[in-house]
Amino acid sequence: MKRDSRLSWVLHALIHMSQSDTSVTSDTLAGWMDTNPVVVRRTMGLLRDAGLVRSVKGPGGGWSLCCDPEKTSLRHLHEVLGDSGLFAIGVKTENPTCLVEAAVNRRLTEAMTEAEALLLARLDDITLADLLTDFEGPDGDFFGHRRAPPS
Amino acid sequence: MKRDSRLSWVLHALIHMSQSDTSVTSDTLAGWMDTNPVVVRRTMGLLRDAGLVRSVKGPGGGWSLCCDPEKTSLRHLHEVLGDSGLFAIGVKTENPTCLVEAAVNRRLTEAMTEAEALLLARLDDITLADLLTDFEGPDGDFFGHRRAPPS
DNA sequence: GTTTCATGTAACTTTGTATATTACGTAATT
DNA sequence: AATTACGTAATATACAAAGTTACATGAAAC
Repeated sequence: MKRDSRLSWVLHALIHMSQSDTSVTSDTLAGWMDTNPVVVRRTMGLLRDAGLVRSVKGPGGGWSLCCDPEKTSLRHLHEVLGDSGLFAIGVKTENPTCLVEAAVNRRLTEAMTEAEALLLARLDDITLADLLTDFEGPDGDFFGHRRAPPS
Repeated sequence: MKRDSRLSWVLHALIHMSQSDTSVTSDTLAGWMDTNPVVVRRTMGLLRDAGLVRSVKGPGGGWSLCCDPEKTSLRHLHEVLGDSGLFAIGVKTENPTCLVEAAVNRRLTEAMTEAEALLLARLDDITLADLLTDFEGPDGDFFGHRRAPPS
């Protein structure tokens, strides 16, 4: 089953952005995240609409963080990205007429709801600030990425 | 994200099979589960290889349960179907060189592992027998399905 | 004010996965 | 032998995520 990795690379992007004193273009981010500039714009656009980042057009423009890392939880980010369900499994029919199928659905949904609540609670616990303290990055570099490829 | 609903409809099928005193053909099951006979054979084949059901060829043949419902957990069934991960989200890069991305991955994986363990534990708790006691089905009918369409 | 840089977005293409379908082989029953 | 039903490879379809192209809009610099 194909996994949605947007939360993963958006976090990666936000942390790098928080370390940068200038705004970062979609092209640069796309290079760092190994994806496409348009995908970056589409995805970061959701965060901008939620007030988490700012985008500036024109020369010197790009993306920059404008939220408090202490107050931004992974759960919030996940929701902003468009919660399409956390699980790779699910019931076949939402409102079955068959009593057996209804019983199966009840049991499965119950178990999944519980696990989902736990995961959301964990994501709620973790903030961008937590991720920032997870490592020591020497000031001034980009933790493995480069602004531009060597000429 | 597209969800795998095989566990859901396999459970549905197994319970109906457990109520039947004769074996049930792939075509009949496909009708009940609203899927394709070949898909049924492929999927039930995995259960047969695990010793949970039996298949018989030729006239009067088909599929029948040959496991103890008390001892067959949903977790076991899930594993037999080929555990391809329970979550619809995941990390973008498995072994990143970037320290930031590694930190992100650690946090996300940790939260997901915990939730996965909970869900697997819940699925381990539920047996086919539990599902059978979830409803009262009058003897002799098929809880909403028919053997064959009305002529 | 026009050139350049960068986002905004619609439209389209590619890719990956699950499911469905076709076709035919094999085994068992009558 | 004819029929029934599973076994399975090969192919097609459906759909969603991601990538790409193309062009419009806006901001800055000269």
